[in-house]
Amino acid sequence: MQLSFTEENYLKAIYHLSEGGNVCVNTNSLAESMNTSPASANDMVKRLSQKKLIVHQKYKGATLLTKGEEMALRIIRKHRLWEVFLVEKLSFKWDEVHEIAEQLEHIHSPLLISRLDKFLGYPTVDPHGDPIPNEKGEMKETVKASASALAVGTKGIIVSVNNDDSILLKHLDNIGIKLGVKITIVDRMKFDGSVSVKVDEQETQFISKPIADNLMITAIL
Amino acid sequence: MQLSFTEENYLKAIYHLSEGGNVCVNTNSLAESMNTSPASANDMVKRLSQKKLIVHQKYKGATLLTKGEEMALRIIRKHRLWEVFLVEKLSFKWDEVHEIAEQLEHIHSPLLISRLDKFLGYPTVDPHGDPIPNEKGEMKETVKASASALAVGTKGIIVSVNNDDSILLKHLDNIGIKLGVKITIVDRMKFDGSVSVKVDEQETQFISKPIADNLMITAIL
DNA sequence: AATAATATTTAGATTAATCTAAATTATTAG
DNA sequence: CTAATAATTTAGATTAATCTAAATATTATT
Repeated sequence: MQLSFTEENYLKAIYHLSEGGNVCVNTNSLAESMNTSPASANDMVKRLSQKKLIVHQKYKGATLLTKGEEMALRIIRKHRLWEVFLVEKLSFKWDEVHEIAEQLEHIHSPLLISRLDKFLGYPTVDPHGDPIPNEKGEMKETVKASASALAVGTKGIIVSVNNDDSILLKHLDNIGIKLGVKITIVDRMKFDGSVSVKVDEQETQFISKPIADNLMITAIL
Repeated sequence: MQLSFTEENYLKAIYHLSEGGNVCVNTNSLAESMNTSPASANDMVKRLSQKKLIVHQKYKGATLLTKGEEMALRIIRKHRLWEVFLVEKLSFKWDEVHEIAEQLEHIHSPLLISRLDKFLGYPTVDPHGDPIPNEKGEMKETVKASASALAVGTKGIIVSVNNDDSILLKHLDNIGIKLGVKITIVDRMKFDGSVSVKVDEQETQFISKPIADNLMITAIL
């Protein structure tokens, strides 16, 4: 079944909105997330129900059916693989890729995606640390937490710094810690909670507890 | 101005149809080339006229205006760059890339295209030997001719073999001559019109006149 | 439990892109 | 130069995706 761009985008939105455990996605949040009116969202929910991709209980909300979830995951897979391509091959920055990937994710060609996957070396996470579903739709679990909260040995990607002190940001930058960089928690000192982290698979850096508290990482489990 | 996929495709079709020197593209050929009805083509011609991308003389045909030609060339540039990407980076065959490039050519992002161009090493021709317009819309001229007709020193790409004799095709395959392969005319013997060609920038091969007559090459001038 | 507030759905309209069938204009053959 | 043929255009309808405004259902509050 060939879906339109809009249908694909709605499916993806329903998937993301139900990730937080809410099996049922209500019309209003769907409309908000799609930047459109509740009436339009409702129209689309009807269409997707007719196509048996979701079930819709009136005045309750929408839930993905197996087929709908499969399609959503396929789109997410494409989105994230293209993001890896943009960052690793075309030297885009971590934060410049989303809009372009939003377009690229709608290209239809299974062969293209499997070739791209191979070309990129079968990555398992995108530049934001989000996991990439494999061809079957399976993906690794990830957790977003501060460097203070993650166990020694955990690998992940820096996704935000909960602070805008320019001296702190400059310091982090100096030791190679920027958004999108790969990191491993190497050790944690019981005495003061400071951590050593391996940055970008290269140098090891020491980070104090107050700084680690502000360093948010998407960890790959 | 943001055009729809359909508008972009019509512009491209008008460009290609007027390449043969016909400044005016008639509605029927346009409809045929777009696999649609003359009525639909007529509707679109009206729309594109309103947008000042073409001029339309009733019962005569459509002609690209400067802005329309610019846009057509930008789409063709994207199409051909993506084709190079698919063949050179994702190991697609020469003849498998068109449909995917038809989709990729509509991705909007000037930065993406300039980065892709750089990543591919600023190619000047696509895998079919067709020239790639540069950012300003300028492109090298090419000519399609048989290996017998091209001057010594000419470089180009094999685009067809005007014969389906399986023994001939097998022979060509054995000496590395396949669709999409780069070739240079190295020498031509006056005695019998046979030519030596450098195949894929590597081995030099000898080809008799009857065979050379059937070997069609897109030559880059 | 009644009512106010909120969320959801329906109704009716709009725009882009398409279609078929009919009408109109050009071209060409006698 | 007219009539037949072919090409082009118009008219009117259709479908997908959207909108606004009005109607309806659910939930939360007193």
